[in-house]
Amino acid sequence: MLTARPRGTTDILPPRSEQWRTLEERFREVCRIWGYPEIILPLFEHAELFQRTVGEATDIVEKELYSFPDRGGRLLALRPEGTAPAARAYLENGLHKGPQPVKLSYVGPMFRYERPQAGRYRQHTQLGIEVFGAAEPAADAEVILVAVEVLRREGLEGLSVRLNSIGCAGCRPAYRETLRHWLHPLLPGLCADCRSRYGRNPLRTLDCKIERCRQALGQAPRTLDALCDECREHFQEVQGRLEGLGLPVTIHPDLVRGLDYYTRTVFEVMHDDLEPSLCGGGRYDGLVEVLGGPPTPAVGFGMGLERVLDLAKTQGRSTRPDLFLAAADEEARPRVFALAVEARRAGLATHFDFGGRSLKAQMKAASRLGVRFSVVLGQRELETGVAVLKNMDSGAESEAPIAGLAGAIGEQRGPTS
RNA sequence: GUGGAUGUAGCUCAGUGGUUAGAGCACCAGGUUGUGGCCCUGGGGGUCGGGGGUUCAAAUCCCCUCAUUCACCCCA
Repeated sequence: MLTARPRGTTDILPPRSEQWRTLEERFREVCRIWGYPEIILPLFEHAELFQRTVGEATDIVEKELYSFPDRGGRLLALRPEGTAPAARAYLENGLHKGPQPVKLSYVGPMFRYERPQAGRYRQHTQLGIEVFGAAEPAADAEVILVAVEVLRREGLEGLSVRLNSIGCAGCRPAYRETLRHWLHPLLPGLCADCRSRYGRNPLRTLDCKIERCRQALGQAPRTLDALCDECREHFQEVQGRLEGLGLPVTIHPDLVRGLDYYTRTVFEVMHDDLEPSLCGGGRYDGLVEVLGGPPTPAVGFGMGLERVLDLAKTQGRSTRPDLFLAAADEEARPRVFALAVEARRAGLATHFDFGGRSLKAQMKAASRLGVRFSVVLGQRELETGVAVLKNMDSGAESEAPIAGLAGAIGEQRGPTS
């Protein structure tokens, strides 16, 4: 099929494309104010980057990675997420040797070979930020606040933040073993997925959605109870900072995430009307080191632009055009063309008919386009040099010299919003 | 990867074995002499997702396939 887009991709048509750009602009504005300049990263990377950081045994790498050998024999992958590439760029460009922390934002498409459904695509767009070189809880809190700020600017209500800590390289291995021992006798009663998770990633059994498993795991040891002193303090401080600002946060002891690089803080921002999260993130203190850099604490989030757009009621910038120039006869068409060019150069969003349509049809087109003003040009106007400017909303007409049309419209239109 | 639902005009859908497949909206043109929105008239537009099968006859029944969609998994 020549006229079918690949599965899981979408075409963004106007006016949705306008909303899309508006959302991007607002995100960039928030990033500017909060101090997260943009980094522009490649859409593909060495596949190994994701295998080593996101994790070999995660779904994202194991079954969702778009990977391919290029003509030079390099094994590449379309990026499935933004954090690993950002960390790679941070190291590769020596940002770790400059002043810390380094705060960055990014916007762009991510690719995952998943089965599409509501709010889930094979190509989706993430708005994300990262802080490198900051171990303090204030950094975690700021990152979460930025996420909420972006969503609030979109006019979203019914937001909630889920927060948890999954411990660090020091305390997590012990917890993992504790959990595994605890799980062992229950295995026969758990679902097939959980039985396989037991071996690969026992933490994931905690957020199984199957009721039987939920009940069986209700009394499971919690990551929060197994945190080392440092992790517990860190977590309490993050929580305290957020609550100190009046941001309601729900502790979800069963929130674990499907990317291996997370440590300590993990969080998701949810909306009442959408099942999947709008935004997910957390701390990843070991990631830069895995890539061969110095131990570097870091924290960040990724936000699903399409998901936000599905919920946002905000409109795109008004695209209402200013002027339609209509030709009353064939002789006037070249003049209409020239005047349209002139009006556009003067900053007026201007439309005209390329040719062939009757005056009536042109007026109809003008009306449909939603222009504010129309002007008809024919032999009469060309001779007198005076045309009638019509307000398409009120129907009111006024005379204006053709030479000064742009100015006359500028006055009547008022300041551009 | 698992399970369910659905694919007919640009859009929303009707048509479930029988002539040239329909409606509303949208689109184009006209309703005389230079003016939009309402109304009226006319017109263009469909490989009935694709392929195979059953039948005298298939949009309609069967199989396969592709796609969409919902849930699960996972995630943004």
